[in-house]
Amino acid sequence: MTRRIPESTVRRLSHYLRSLEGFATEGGTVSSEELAARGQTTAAQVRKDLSHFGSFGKRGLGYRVDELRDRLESILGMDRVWRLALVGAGRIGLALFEYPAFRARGYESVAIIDSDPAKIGTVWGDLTIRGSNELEEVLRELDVELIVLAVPAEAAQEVASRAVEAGVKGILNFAPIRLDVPPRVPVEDVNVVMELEALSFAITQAERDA
Amino acid sequence: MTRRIPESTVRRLSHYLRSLEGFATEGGTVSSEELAARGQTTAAQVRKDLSHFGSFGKRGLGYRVDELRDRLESILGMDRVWRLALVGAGRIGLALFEYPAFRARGYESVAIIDSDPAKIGTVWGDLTIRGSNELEEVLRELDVELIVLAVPAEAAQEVASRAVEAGVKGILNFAPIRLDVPPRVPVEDVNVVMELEALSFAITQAERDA
DNA sequence: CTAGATTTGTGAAGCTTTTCACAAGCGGGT
DNA sequence: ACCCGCTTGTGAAAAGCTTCACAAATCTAG
Repeated sequence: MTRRIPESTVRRLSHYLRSLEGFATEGGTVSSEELAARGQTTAAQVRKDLSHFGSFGKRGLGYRVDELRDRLESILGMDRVWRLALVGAGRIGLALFEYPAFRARGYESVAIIDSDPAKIGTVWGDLTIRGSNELEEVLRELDVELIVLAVPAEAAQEVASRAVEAGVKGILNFAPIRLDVPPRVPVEDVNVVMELEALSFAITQAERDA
Repeated sequence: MTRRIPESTVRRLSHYLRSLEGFATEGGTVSSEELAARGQTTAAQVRKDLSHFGSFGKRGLGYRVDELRDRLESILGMDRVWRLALVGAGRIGLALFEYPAFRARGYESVAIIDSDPAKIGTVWGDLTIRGSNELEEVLRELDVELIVLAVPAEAAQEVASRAVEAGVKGILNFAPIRLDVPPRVPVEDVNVVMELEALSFAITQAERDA
């Protein structure tokens, strides 16, 4: 039933879900028009995005808020808990680990791993930092499906490869390199410097045109 | 000379620049093929991307590494210093503030602003946290061009609007909402939860197909 | 100076995503 | 029961991005 779905559609689905949370109404409905307004897109786009997954609106009325939310959660795979491990216990790792939205959305941190002997054995929240020599063992033992990779660029590829070998299914990568992993393992990159560069490009470009 | 440049091209330019740093050679050259290999793209794509900005390769030879680097830096607006302010001194803000790659790439933090009275006046590195009531004043005084917005979602829109009013030219937004600002002000969103959702979608989708 | 081996720059083709536009379906009012 | 206003779902058109393929340019060797 589902052909290949554009990356951009997936991003928008997340947005729609976020927007729906603003409509806490029982039994209320929402139109593609309203959803578009809150998501900086168009009504046609909203309908096309949703139509990839079946048709769950009512003509003349719109979408039932609670039903649409359930459906989106199921589509995005958020109707279950994902066990994740944080690899790299630096500043970024710490900030992410303490970010409450993770757990709230079904992403449960079950392990923290670092290579620094000074950090191994210390406790963060309810987790004790494990050494990276134990990486595979920890990932397998705890059935980790996702890792948040927040290690220096030099170490990232090796950690990624070992994690995939240990059965990890997806990687959220903060290291500023392109990881080489089998195509079955999705990788999402978060690269703040690149985002800043996109900003300075846009501004410079606008100034040049002026 | 420059028509509209695809967002995806800009991202790749950043990658090329990052790759070039690996080729620290004086006077060396690099072909589109080599650059493509390091960037998970194709040689044709590399050439097309660069051709948007003129032609600075030599046929039969490739691109001069140092020249290409200079050119990319200039295109991306990295041949100068960008003054940025951090608004929101929470975990994420702290992690970013201490991230050395920022300064190394020409992004200089010149102010930190927060609304928490307990934080105002405390010192981070060489900066004293200012109160958000002083936002406009601080941004103007220090000629801030970019802000890193790391405040709770509820506060983000108001801060963004005030910052734009105070002359900010671009926003790196960590708050999980779409900001409504004038089109001349570029906004880049960093939304970790959305990236995780893209991962769980991809995995769920693959499992469904199987 | 010529031949051969490379590699760029770029129209054109191919593919993907977005936008358009409208028939079909639903609900409320009379 | 029927009409009217509204909103979805969706082919088809338009726009946008990537890949192809090849002429033109450059270098090396003889």
